[in-house]
Amino acid sequence: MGIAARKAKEKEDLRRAILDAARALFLQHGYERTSIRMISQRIAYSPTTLYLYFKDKDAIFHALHSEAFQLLGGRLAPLAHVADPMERLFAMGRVYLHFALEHPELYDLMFIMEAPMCVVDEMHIWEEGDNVFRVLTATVGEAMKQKKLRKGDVEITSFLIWGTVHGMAALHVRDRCFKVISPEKHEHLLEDGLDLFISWLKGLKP
Amino acid sequence: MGIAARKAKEKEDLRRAILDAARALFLQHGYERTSIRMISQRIAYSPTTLYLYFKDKDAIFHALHSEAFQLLGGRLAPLAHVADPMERLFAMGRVYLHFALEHPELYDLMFIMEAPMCVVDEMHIWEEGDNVFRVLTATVGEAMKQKKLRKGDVEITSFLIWGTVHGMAALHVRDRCFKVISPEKHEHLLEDGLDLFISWLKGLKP
DNA sequence: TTGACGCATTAACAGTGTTAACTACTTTTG
DNA sequence: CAAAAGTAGTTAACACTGTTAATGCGTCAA
Repeated sequence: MGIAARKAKEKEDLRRAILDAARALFLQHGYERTSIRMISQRIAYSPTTLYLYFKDKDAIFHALHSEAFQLLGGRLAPLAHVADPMERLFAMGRVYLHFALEHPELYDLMFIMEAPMCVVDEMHIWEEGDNVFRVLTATVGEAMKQKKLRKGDVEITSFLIWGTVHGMAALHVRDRCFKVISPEKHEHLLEDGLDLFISWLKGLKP
Repeated sequence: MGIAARKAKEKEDLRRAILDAARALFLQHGYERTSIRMISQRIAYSPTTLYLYFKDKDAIFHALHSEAFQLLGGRLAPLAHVADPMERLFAMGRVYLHFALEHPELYDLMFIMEAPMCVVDEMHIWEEGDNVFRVLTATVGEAMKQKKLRKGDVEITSFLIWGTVHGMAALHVRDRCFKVISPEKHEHLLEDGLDLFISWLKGLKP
């Protein structure tokens, strides 16, 4: 099986090379301006070769989208050890927002762009997003059980919290907020927004 | 001046025809899949004619984006008569979210898509967004002055509120939430999320 | 009548995602 | 061992895209 294994490895290597090239170009030029031909040129293969490894362009960016979720997941995972669910919730918010600030293009790919979701549509389930959302609902549910968060529908509460953090991140990533907010507040706008939100959650009457 | 006036009118008419065609195609097929050639064909002109009326494709979609802001502005304007600033704030949230649900493609154009902001970049100010945001800050400031909303930085508070509503709208428009939330909650998810947020704002300890 | 100007056109460029047809090369099979 | 089958990659082509340059045509002013 030595030869077959080597071949499989070579195939996997090329698949990874495609993704690496695609990611680099995507981070540099953005999705719209990253073409199949650019990717293929970077790895010195013909454009059509990419179609032997991915169904279409959307599939390539869906793969990158999944990779990015692994990255975010890796940052969220250690927070499982935070005992207090409210503190864990706040820490998750900070990690999530920090991720969006540090990797705006990846965040875009994960939560804003349409292209990767076309692939998800065919699979009929968005596993990557579902995993992250379940961590959130679990934490929210726990916080409610311990009466540290006002009781209510866990899913809707989680959706609202997710939406709040996503909203600030999305306005930033798609360049809507710095155009309407005083320049002196730009620097820590998202952190300040999140801190305010957290203080609201803390100061909620039961 | 009769002839010159007629010519000016004809020019304006064609400009409007371009925008009408672009809007119709855009609402039907989405931005990515709406081409200059499709628009020109719909109004029975050559593709290059559009460039006599708009600098490039982005400029066309920026014009539509401005139109959409007029529509939203028209729905927000009557709320100026709501005396209580908190009630006004809540009503604004409902109108805003309802707009996003009713016209998801327009909302996309206004608050998510990158294309129209390229034009804004050149003008260095996002007038349309600024107008709406100022209405929000005014209301928030008023509510704080009347001690109906917890005191704090008006701009950051407004940004957080905007971000919250936008976040839920954006997750919906870019098809992220129905993929992770139980189907039975899809129907009123955004309204329920907003209602919850409003109840939080009401139940905030001073 | 001539020249200028405005509006619209055709033709073309350089690029896009994607598919079909084809070439080597390796492996399996008769 | 030779023929057939399968694999991995290629070239060429299709039908598009946004955009620009060059050109025609009709109307106005000098």
